[in-house]
Amino acid sequence: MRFPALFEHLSKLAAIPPSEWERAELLGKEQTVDRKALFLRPGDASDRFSIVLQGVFRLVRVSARGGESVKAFRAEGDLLGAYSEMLQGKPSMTAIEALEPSRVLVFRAADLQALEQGHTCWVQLARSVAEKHFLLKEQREQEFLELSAEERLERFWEEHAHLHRRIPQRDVAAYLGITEVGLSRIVSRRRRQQAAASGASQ
Amino acid sequence: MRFPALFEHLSKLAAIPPSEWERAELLGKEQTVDRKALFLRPGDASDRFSIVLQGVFRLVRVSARGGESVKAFRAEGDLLGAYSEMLQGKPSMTAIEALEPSRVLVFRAADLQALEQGHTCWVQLARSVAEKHFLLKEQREQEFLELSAEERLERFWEEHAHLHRRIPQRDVAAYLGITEVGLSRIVSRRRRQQAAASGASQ
DNA sequence: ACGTCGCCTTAACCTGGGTTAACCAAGGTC
DNA sequence: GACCTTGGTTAACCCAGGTTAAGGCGACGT
Repeated sequence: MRFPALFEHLSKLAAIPPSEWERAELLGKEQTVDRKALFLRPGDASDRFSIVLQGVFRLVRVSARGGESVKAFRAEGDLLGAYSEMLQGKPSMTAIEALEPSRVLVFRAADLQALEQGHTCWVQLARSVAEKHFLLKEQREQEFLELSAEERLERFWEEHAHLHRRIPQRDVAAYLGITEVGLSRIVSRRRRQQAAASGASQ
Repeated sequence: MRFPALFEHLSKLAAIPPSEWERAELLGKEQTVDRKALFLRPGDASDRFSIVLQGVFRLVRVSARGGESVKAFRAEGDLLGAYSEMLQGKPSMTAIEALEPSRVLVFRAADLQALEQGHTCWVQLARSVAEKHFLLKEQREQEFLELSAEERLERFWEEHAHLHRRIPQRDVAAYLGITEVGLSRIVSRRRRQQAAASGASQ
């Protein structure tokens, strides 16, 4: 088994027999991605997907007006790809950029479909992945509906504590749907309030 | 076949043999829901799901602060239920309210699981449903990230033209993440602009 | 040591939409 | 007919966050 940590990680989503995993592992090709390099760019075919072995990525959507918004971050163990475009068989509208020197394990979508024929655990995995992605997006929807930017920021760091100091603030802003300037303002406001509170209590 | 229109509707998601559909139909119980009645309330078990035969529903999430936000509307042919809570095996955190006198076809989640054992088309359907829900939520995420309330309103009516005049404006507002007052302002602003534009061109 | 590039901060000003509250029209109900 | 609701509108005021523009500062390459 080349990637036992990965096996363990995926086992949380579906019961994959080790023998199946060992077959699957062989289909993946390791690849390194330089910091700031685009692992996927808009217009590319969405016929591959990957798993992050090391590093952090951001998934960026460039809007018609030229603004960038960040759909998600991906780190060790996460799936990496233009998931929704793959589901729709469309070319990618998403750019994927490495924020650190990274390594990924690349699979061809067609290979996964072949695996699905051989063992139902892969179908179950695909379903779990779809459901998990849905739950994450729904949570995000709810945050946009109910929370202010400041509250969304707080939630973000609760959910992404493991990425602390690994993603630049401007990308966090683009993920929260606010500007770099707005985020900086919120952060410094909170800093001041915390300082005032701890000063007052002493 | 009791519900041929429904069969046709679901066939867009997965290839269901008519014989399977006829077995499934028998498991559903028809139920009427009065206008303004809660078909599901927060705290209820999420062990049933339904299909709308007639009418319109809104899925409401009541936030901690008491504010209401609308997660979705459901009309003829749509699935109706606390989907994400069902996936997580949690009781519903969502209220489902009929906006019109409505009729639904109710299934027990356990019955669907039994069907899945008998024919893989139901597994495929479950997967398609998850993927479709994901795509919708991702689109909504993107709208929150990139669009103003006014632009979201415009998109909303493009996507939901079939619900025109069937949902009250306040619910549209709660769906867009703005207040009733804010929406009214946007609507009247657009009315004025249109009037000015058409007046000028004549 | 020196520019400069990338990322962050701060300040000044502006605006979309929140909040509150008054008001209206259309149905129901007595 | 007098009176509620229920859903929508409008106005006055307020504030979070957008926009623009000007630094700050550490990490570089030379």
